[in-house]
Parts: sequence; structure tokens; C-alpha cells
Amino acid sequence: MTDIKPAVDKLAALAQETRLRIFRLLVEAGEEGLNATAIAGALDLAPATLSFHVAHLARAGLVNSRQESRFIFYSANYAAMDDLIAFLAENCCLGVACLPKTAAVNSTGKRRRLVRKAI
Amino acid sequence: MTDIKPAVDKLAALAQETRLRIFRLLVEAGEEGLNATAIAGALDLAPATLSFHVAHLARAGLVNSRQESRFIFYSANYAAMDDLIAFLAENCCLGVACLPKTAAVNSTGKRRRLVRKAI
DNA sequence: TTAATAATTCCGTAATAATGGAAATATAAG
DNA sequence: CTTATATTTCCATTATTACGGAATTATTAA
Repeated sequence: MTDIKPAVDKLAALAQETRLRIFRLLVEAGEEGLNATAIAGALDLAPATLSFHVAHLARAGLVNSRQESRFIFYSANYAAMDDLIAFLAENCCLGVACLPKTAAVNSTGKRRRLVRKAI
Repeated sequence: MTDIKPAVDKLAALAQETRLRIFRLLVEAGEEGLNATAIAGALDLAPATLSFHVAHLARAGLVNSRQESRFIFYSANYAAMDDLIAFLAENCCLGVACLPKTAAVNSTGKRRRLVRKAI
């Protein structure tokens, strides 16, 4: 039996308007991500509020962070989102029958750049 | 700009273990669905608790209901789940790059039957 | 009708989540 | 060393969610 808790955690992380906006912003920002102040500025959030939400996303594994000088950059974890989508498709649709629209989704070129991690 | 509220509502509906279990049970049950008592029995839930959660799922558009004699049958709304998956793929992955695992998902034959709605 | 079954609503309680000001903790720049 | 900037943690407040017993509504069967 598939363990549903990681999926529940991810869903809960995304099931809040502010957090979903943060995540979408990070997806658009690409691999380099954005630092906390930039995110807060773009979405008009108090620092403490941003910190709270971004920590929630990180706990669920949906965002990564890296320190760069005195900034902390957050970036979307695409693999984690892929896991979630795969879970929903497998467990909550049972396969291809539920995916007509999803199949129609193609690269829109909106993501800024795609850098493969060094092996 | 895509309106994210319907997506947030669906995510919130699924972001709770009991509700996700209910939804998965209904997906497995297929088009005919299950009545409230059957769901409550399968998942060991108090009637009021089941009612609360299934209403939440229905509000988000993820389940349909139909009265049949003195039973109310609930069934998964596959199209709504497809919409959600499409939203996540489009807005939270920006296309095909995030879908390697999803692409690998194929019909597993677990859904009991697939009845096309009359045109 | 009356009794039985199915499901919901009502309601109080307990738990969890969201918000943001203020203080604390880095890190870097002057 | 001192100041400025970036971010987090602490804390109190308010709002929302989950739970389930008991009462209520609806539908069918006797």
C-alpha cells in the first residue's frame, strides 16, 4: 500500500493561497530561485509571514534552500512536484483515463532555465 | 491570469488523510460509487464525521452525489481531478519537464468500470 | 400510520493554522 | 567594532478545522 502521508503533506503545503503563490513564483524563477525578501516583496508579505509559509513548503519537500552570502535563496523542487502529480495520477485517477488535459500540457518555455545538477 | 481558487479548494479538500482515503475509495469504486454508510464502514468513521468530509469534497467539486432510494451514492469526479492535475502541471511545473514519472503512469485496470456519459 | 434505516445538521470541544509585531540571530559592509 | 541588511524565532491573537454524540430530517418497509 502506498504511504499517503508525504502526499498529504505536499497537498497541505499547496492548499493555501499564499503558499501556492509562493510556489508558482519559485517555479517561474527557475533553478536559481529567489531570496526571502524578494519573495515577500513580490507578494506583499510580512517577513514573518513569508518565513512561516516558505518553511511549510520546505518541510513538505517542495522547496529547496541555499545560502548565498547573507541571502537565502529558495527554489522549487520540481522532482517533488512530479512525485505529487504522479501520486494523484496513479492513486486518484488510476491511470491514463483521467489525464486527457494533462496529456495536452506541453512545455510553454516559461521556466527561465533548466540546469541539470552535477553528477 | 489563471484563477487559483478552485485549485486551492481542491487541494485543501484532498490535503487531509481521511478525505484523501475517501476519495481514493471512491475512485476505486468507479462510476456507481458508494453510499455514505458503506464509506463510513470501510474507513471506520462516525456518520457525522463522514458527512462532514464528504461534503467538503463535494463542495470542492471532487465528488458527485445521487440519491437512490434512501441511499445517497457518492462517486469520484474524474474530470475535476483531471483539472487539478492539469493545473499543477501547467502552473506548478510549467509543462513537460516536470512530468517524467507522470508520463510513465498507465492504466492499471484497477478502476472497476468506465462508463461513458451519453452524448 | 408506525417503526426502522440512512444521512444530515446542530453544537460544543479540542486541535491546528495564519498573521504580523517585536526581539533575536546571522552575515556582510563601512 | 559598529552599523546595516537579511532572515528567523518568539509570542499573542484570531480564525479555521476536525471530531463525534445527540437530535433532526428523509425515505422506505411493515
